[in-house]
Amino acid sequence: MQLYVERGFDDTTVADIAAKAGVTARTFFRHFADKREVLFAGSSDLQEALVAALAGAPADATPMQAIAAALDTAAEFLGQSREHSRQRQAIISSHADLLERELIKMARLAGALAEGLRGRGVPEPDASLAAEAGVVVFRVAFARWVGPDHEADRDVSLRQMMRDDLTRLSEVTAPR
Amino acid sequence: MQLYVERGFDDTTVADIAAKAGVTARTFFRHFADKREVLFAGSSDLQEALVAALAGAPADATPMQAIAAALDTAAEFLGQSREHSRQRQAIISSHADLLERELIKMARLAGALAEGLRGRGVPEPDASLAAEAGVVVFRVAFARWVGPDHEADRDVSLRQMMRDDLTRLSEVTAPR
DNA sequence: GTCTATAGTGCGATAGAC
DNA sequence: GTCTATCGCACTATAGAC
Repeated sequence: MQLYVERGFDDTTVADIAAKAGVTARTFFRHFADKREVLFAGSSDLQEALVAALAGAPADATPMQAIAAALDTAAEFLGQSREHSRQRQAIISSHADLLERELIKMARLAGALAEGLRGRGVPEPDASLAAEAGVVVFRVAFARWVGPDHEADRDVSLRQMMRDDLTRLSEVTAPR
Repeated sequence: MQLYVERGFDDTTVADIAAKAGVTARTFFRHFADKREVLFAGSSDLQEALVAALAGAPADATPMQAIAAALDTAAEFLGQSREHSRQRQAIISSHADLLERELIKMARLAGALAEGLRGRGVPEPDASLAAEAGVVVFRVAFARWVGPDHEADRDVSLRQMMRDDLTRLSEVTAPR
């Protein structure tokens, strides 16, 4: 991440990274499937935490209440280090290849959450829709949280933003 | 697409494609930014059609009603050729790189729809949430439409599936 | 750890279209 | 005379085979 910040993603070669870590390029590829993956290695931890939170929600919770529990966990997971998140997101946003990778991580997350909901007895297509809706809320709120800080948002927590956006989503999708 | 079907994406080189088209590899790259893009060249047409449909919705339509108009257009656009869609999706689904590319196209689409909604006076974060919700419905319905045909879905149109999923989404996100 | 195919880029030359 | 499409060639870095 340090090299990506200093020189940019394109102008950092795998050889550079490997050299800095004191290994060969071949060893780098044994740890990371490709050059992009370095920035996303931690995302499976997040996914596991969210799936666990989903599973831990009360049995009588609605699908969206279970998703909300997962979102709370996400906020806990990421909410600490706003500056780190900002820096990481700045790298990702500036490069199409990295954006693609981020999107597939989100898609995997949505898939895992849908799987979790089905495990709770939620039928399709509701399980997929609720899971995807949860990821939408996550992404929209996260983008606002790491984005340019407007007066209004400066001190709002990630958790609060997610809750707000979850409510907004339910209102905006409600039939007239 | 023919070569991708016959040999698979990985075992088709750009040189193969270029040779089949009677040009050099260098020329291929002047038409397509990379090897994946061949499969997505038409997606900007779809995006334009949806944005136009959004803009053409009645001024007093709610955000989601405008999105629904765009989804109807999407169904018209893709609904004709179920077999072609199935084949294309089979290639994409079988390859992570292609899935990534598809996801970023969807993200761009969501961005364009959000922009269109803001142009209609819808404030943030509602515009982004409604646009992303629309894309979720599109993706979930489309996946069902091209997926293994269950008895129940066989003769249901893409348009109808989208409408159903839009309703399901509003119900699943509604507060208890 | 070594070796290599292939993706993708930069640049200069050329030829036809309008 | 300008614009656009192609080719040809040299080159680097990624990523995978062995």
